[in-house]
Amino acid sequence: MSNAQNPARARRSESSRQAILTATRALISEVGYKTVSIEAIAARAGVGKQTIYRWWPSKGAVIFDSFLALSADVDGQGMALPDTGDIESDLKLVMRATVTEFADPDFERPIRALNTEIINDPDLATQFHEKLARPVDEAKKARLRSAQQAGQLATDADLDLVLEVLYAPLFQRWLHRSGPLTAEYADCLVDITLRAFGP
Amino acid sequence: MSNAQNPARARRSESSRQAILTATRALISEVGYKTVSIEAIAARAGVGKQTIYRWWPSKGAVIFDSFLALSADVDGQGMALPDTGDIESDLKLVMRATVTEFADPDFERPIRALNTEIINDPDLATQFHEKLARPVDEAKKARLRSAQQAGQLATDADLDLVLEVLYAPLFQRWLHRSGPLTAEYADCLVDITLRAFGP
Amino acid sequence: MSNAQNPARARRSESSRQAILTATRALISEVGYKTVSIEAIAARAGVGKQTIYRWWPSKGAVIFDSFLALSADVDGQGMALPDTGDIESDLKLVMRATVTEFADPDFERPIRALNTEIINDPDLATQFHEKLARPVDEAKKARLRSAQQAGQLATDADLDLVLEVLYAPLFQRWLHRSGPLTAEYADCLVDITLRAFGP
Amino acid sequence: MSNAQNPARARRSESSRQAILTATRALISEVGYKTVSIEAIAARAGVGKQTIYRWWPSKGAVIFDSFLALSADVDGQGMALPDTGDIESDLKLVMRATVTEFADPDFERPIRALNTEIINDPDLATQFHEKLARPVDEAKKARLRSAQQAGQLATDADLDLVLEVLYAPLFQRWLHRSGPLTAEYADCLVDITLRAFGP
DNA sequence: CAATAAACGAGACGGTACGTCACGTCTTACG
DNA sequence: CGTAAGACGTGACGTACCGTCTCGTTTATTG
Repeated sequence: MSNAQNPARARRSESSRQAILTATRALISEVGYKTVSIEAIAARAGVGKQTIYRWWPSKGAVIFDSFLALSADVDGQGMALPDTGDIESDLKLVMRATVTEFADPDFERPIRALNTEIINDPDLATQFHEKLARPVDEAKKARLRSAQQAGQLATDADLDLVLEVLYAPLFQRWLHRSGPLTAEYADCLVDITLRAFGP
Repeated sequence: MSNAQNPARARRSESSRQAILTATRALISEVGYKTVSIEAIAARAGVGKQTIYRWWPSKGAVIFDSFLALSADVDGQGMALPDTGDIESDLKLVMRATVTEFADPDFERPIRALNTEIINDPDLATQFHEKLARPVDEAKKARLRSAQQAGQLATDADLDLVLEVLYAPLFQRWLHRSGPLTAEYADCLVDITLRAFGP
Repeated sequence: MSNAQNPARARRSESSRQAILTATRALISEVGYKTVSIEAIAARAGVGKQTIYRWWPSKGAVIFDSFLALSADVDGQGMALPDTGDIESDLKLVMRATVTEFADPDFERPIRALNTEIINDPDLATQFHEKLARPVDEAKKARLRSAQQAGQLATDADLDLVLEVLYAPLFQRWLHRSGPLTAEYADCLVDITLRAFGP
Repeated sequence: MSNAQNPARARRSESSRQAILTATRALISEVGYKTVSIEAIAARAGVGKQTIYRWWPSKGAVIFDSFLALSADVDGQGMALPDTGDIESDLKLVMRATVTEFADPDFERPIRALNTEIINDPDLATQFHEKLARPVDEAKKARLRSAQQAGQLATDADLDLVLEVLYAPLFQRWLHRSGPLTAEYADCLVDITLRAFGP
């Protein structure tokens, strides 16, 4: 944990790292993914380009890390889903929140940028799942497991599959802008999923 | 339709257009989305850069059109799905074929390139749905409608939603490389969908 | 002579070429050789860097051409040396003028820059002799030949050697700052040379 | 001489100093002047960059010192020229040796590097004359003085000027690659000089 | 059936950003 | 405290493409 144990990395400037990640997030929000350049990030962060190239292998990795840093702040706190005992209303609450989140324009550009990188870089996709998606999915699966024990969900249901059926249609609609994202749509997906995986 | 009716475009060189679209597909297959440049397309097609800029508004539009041209060949023929009378086995056949298609490495790079463009360009997304996705979806919905009439599917089922539940999980897995794409998975999605939307 | 005969070069922008050479001369005078960068030249000339790299192989070549362009203006006019019939006074006049020229601070930096490039680049050295030094040397040798016919110089004197004995000491003093450059020194070199190569 | 007399420098690592000067000479011989970098010298010498910056004000100073260190080895021994009593044959011997030396490719790059630095840095030029050129010139002038006493050279000849007439043409030819350096040329320069400064 | 005007190939142009290299300064850990 | 190591902010390097802009040269009607 101490620097003495990891001397090779002791030299890395934490303040530069933070400045880079912050500048990256700011630029993505302001100008969108395609226009963000390493030069602009370095200039905004008050940092040499080499400092970016030294520690990140690609622009995608910087963008990814800038998200990771954000979620790391949240990570510590429990991210458990609400559990009122009624899986249907709990899921609808969560799904409606997700719909709202996707509708936020400040959310739009960064997440599209992140997806653009992930789609074209298998390594980033792996990192994405391990570091960003998994913790959230585990919280969701915990709630689903509780529903199974309550007899509201088939005990043999593959919970990963349940999450896919629940979220993938929403994600696809958002990504391809192929339909409206409404509270009704969120409810509908919950209903469908519970019918499919009900006891 | 005739040149006389559209004299402004009368001079456009069809051979250059074909050469550009062919070169685009070839380059995407060879070097992937990120490395494809307008200059490379022009050079490969034996065409001046200006000829590309004259007729397409963006690189994404060229990429999109290069796909459109491919599917246009197929369009004429009916793309009706098989109809043996058994919706479950018919859908499983189709879904397994889709899984196979997604697993083809030659298919990989072009479709990721196309998705990259669509994600970041609403206009292209609209075009994508109208010209590429809709015809295919209509064929699928025709088969689902036949299943409804045969009492194998709820009569009030929203067929667009059925397609989303059926395909979105598969699409998301492929796009994010978040899980294996197998025949079992295809079957499983059909089973889930039929349970959710069964009569 | 017409563009039709030399179509490959017809496209080169003469205005850009002039702007680059002018900017180069200005920058060398202002900041000295070591600080001149291609980027600065391009910026000052209002030109893309590629336009420089397209037409010149090295920074040295640009610097060299910026001098060549200057002397080209002068080239047309005859550059014959004075010929009063008295080789001694004529040479002293010319040598004193050379000493004065070398003492001009505006002359200092550009010529040192030019020499720096020539020393380290054989190609440039060749170009230097063919395009810049030779015409001047020929004019000087013409005057020396006239002196030979007048019986003021040995008829078998190697005129190239005469020029070297006359000018090389001066050049070396200036280049290495190894001694004062005065009118007396100029006169002295003429005296020595005439004694060495006299009849 | 002892550390006690110069305590401020007592800590300076002599082994690092030698390693730096040796590495500098090696690099100049290998890659030429333009490509030699402080970083490369430090890496080759196994030395921190700061150690170079601490003790030398510029790259030119390092290069200069790397030559100085070489000649210092030779300095101690007398560097008197041969004196057979015949100035002509003695000078021809020395000049032919100089021509041979200049023709040595191992000699080429270092001396061009040294001259490049000297041309553009008056301080280095001064150091060059005081520490490197003067001792050699004094040895040569001693031989010339002996010739004066022997009546082979004008008693009022300015010996610095004699050296310039003798060596500057050779130096200029080499520096500008403006002509062949041959034994005949060496002899010729001696003949000219003796005619110019003969009694 | 020329003339003529557009689209064409070619590629130079002013730019932006790339990823690399070296600069000279600064910080850390060691001896 | 001098040192080896090397990260840092800075800035130039030379390259790749961008999108615009001429250049002649097809090419395909239209007066």
